[in-house]
This record gives sequence, structure tokens and C-alpha cells, in this order.
Amino acid sequence: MALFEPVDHEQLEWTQKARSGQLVVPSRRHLYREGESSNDAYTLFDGWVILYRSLANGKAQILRFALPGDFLALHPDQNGPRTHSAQAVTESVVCAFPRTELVDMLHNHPKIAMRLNWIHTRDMTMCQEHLLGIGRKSAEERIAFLLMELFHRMRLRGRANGNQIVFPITQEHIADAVGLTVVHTNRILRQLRDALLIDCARQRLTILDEKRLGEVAHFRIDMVEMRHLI
Amino acid sequence: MALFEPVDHEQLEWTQKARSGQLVVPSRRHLYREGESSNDAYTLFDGWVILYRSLANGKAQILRFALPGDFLALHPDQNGPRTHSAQAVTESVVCAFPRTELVDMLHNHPKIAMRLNWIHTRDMTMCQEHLLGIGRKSAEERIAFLLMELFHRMRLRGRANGNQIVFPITQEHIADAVGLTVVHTNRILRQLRDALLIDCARQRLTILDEKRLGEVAHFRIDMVEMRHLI
DNA sequence: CGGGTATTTGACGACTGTCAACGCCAGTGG
DNA sequence: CCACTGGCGTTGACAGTCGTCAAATACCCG
Repeated sequence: MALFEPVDHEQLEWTQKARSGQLVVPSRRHLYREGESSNDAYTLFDGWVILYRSLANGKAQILRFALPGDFLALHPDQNGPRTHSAQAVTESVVCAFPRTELVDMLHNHPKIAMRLNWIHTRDMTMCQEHLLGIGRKSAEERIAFLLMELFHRMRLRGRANGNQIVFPITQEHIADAVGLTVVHTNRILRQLRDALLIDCARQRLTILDEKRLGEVAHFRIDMVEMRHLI
Repeated sequence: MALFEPVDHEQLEWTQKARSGQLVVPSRRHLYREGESSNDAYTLFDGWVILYRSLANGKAQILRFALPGDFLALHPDQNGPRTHSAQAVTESVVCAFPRTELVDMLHNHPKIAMRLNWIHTRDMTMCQEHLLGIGRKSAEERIAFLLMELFHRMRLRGRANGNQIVFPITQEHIADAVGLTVVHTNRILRQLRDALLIDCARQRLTILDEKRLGEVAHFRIDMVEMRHLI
């Protein structure tokens, strides 16, 4: 998750130095937008941030929900244009550091290079899982899967309260993530609630029947575990 | 594209050593399958290879068409299970090398580490573009975009003959890549042919009207160029 | 309490999927 | 040389998931 966790002390100190500081991003504020030139990368310390791309006609596709500990803004070229936008859903705290430092780190700290490599491949696998879902699953499967995924990612961060998590995103966010309209997303959510699989209200999501929800979603927990426990 | 191109001589020699050899993969043969343990990574020298994931119900989603020069099999964990399958569409030539060597390279050759980092972010951007397409574009846009993308990727490899490329994939491949059924893919292709935008027959794709096809696809060439010209 | 945002529903339409059949073409074997 | 066969491409009719439009309701924050 975090890029700078299990490295030796000298490296850790070094990375501290590289950090150009923490940054509080208010809800709804953009951290960066597609097309801007990209000077910094970020670690998300607290909050929910959506990474998305949008089309000329206004439609948007959420690429990823970034949760605390996640790493943002790894664009192809340093100072090249950002390839997607990042917007805070809740007030968020990020730690920014210049991308030039990243280059230095790759040079001088092979362990960080390896760790970054691992993060990349893991993110790629998640993106591909997402692709599979949008391309080949039904609306119900996609939404159930997303809920399961978010629940477990929060739980792995120690941020679940039993079978409940704080859930600050709107149905429009869900719709934009799974490639459906808000209206249809709403219908599916109602369906899942009527079936007593979930309950969501006032910024909270409760998984009422994890087993059945997992079946609906064709969710395999080992995928999430694999990805997040080093 | 290729991982080992613009590095200095010493490093290049070293990578030669690391290669455990070339490998000819017959058409339709799998290079590896999802779930197998992953010992090697590959560079594709010649041929078309599809990377895909599939569901229990048999539906498949093509994640990427790998073209000559592309790099395959960068899975999260060395010796961990492969997260997708790779199958040769045409007879293909790949160069395999053990993933342990990759780890060594990250340690000892920072330029390769940086290059690998760049490849990862670029692949990620392509995957996200793909996600945007499947999630938010119409059938016609998706297919037109795919054709444009494949044409330009081939052209950048010097493998286009004017406005024509060899095109060894079936309509089922296209369908599995853009998240549609074969039947509907066929209808859209016919529509594009009737509009005299493309012509495809016998393993060849011809772009008859690149400008209009690009408009239908909302295709921006700078995306492809950015990705492939270092 | 008021105004804006988010959720919810219904009716309707359309894009895409399903089912089924046929044609085309290349390779194979008699 | 010509049937035979299997894979792929092509079409039509029909069904269904999902999108669009519109309006009402609920919720949050100042």
C-alpha cells in the first residue's frame, strides 16, 4: 500500500526529506486534472479520492477509488500531462513529493524501485479486474463486486466497524465507476437492499449478508487479500 | 516498447545474458494461463498475442493486444499466480527470461528500473483508456477506436503498408476486447464498411477514411504517439 | 426553515444480447 | 477434382437489460 513502509532506516529518512509536505484537500476539490502538467506524486493519508477520466460529452469513468495509504499520480512522463483527474470525495490529507525525487529514488534505492514495481503490477491487476467487470458482468454483479471490494479494502485498513464502513460516495460515483447510469444504479441498489444483502444510508454501508453478496458478485476474497497484504 | 533498448552497452550485454532464450509459440497456443505460477516474463518479438481474463460462465475479456516489442507477464508477485492468460493469435516469437533476473536488474541497473517504471505507467494509462471506452462509449465508438489504435500501433512499428495492416484477429477477438457480442460487433463492422470508413477481409484491415474514422472514434493520435515514442 | 443536492420511481425507448439459420472459405481426404 | 467438414462471418427476428426523460421525495447545510 504505502510506498515507504518496509524499507530500512536510512532510506526511510531519505524519503522523509523528499516529502514536500502534507496537504489538506477539501471535499470536492481537485487534487489535479487531466492535462495539467504533473510535478508531484502523492500518498493519500486520509480520505477518499476518486481518479477518473471524462469525455467531451460530459460522461465520466471512475478509474479507481483511492483509499488511505494508496499512492496517486504515477503518470508516464515526469512533467508530462496528467492522464486522469483526481478529486477529493471527502476532505482528504495527502503527502506530496516532487516526481523528480521519485527518479532519484529509483536510482539510489533499489528496494524502493522494487516496491514501486510491485505497486504498479498490483494496480494493474486491479485495473484489469475492473475492466473484466465492466466488459463482461451484469449490472448487479458489477455493483455487488464494487461494494464487496470497497468493504474489504476498508477492512484491511482497519477501518471497518464490524460489517459496516463509512461510505462517503454517492450513487453517481458508483454509476461512474461501474459504467451505468445513476438511475439504473439506484434500481440495482434497491434490489440488493430488498434482498437484505446490504443496507446503505447516511454515509454508511452495511454488509448484511456477506456470503450471499459475495456469490452475487462472484467475489473471491483472495484477490483483495493478495493485493493488499504485501 | 522494448524494455532493453536505450540503455548503455554494459547493461545491454547483461540483459542478453539474462535471456533464457527465444521461444516460438504456435498459433492458438497459450503462453501461460491465469492461475499458473509465473516464473518467466517475456518480450514479444513477432506475432500477435492476446492477454485476457475469463469468467466461470465462459465469457472472456481481452485486456490487451500485445504487438511486437511489447512486454508481457509483469505479475505482482514473482512465482505468484499469473493474473491473466496469454494466447498466441498468430505464430509468435517471444524471448523469455526468469523473473528473478528482473529483480536483480532492478537492484543493479537503475536505468532499467526507470525504464520499467515508465513501461508500467504507460501500460496503466492504456488500460485506463480502455476502461473509459468500455464503460462510457457506444459500440461504434469502441470498435472504431480499437481499429484506429491497432492501426497506429502497427504503423509505429513500421508494420503498416500505406493505410493497410495485416489483421489476424477474428471478430470474436474484437468483441471480447470491447465488451460486446460477436453478433453486434459484426453489425457495427458492417456499418463501418458500408460507410466506407474501413475495409477488412482476409486478414487485412484497410483504413479507407482515417479522418472520419478518427472522428467516429473520438481518437486522438497524440495518445498513441505519446505512449510509443518513448 | 429554505434551497440545493441526492435519491427514488414510473413510463418509455433504444441499444445490445440471444437464438437460430445460412453462407463463405480453406483445408482435408477420397 | 470434388464432396466433406469446421471455423468464421452474416442476417433476421425477437427479447431484455439498460438508458432517457421527467417528476416527486428525501436529505443535508447554512
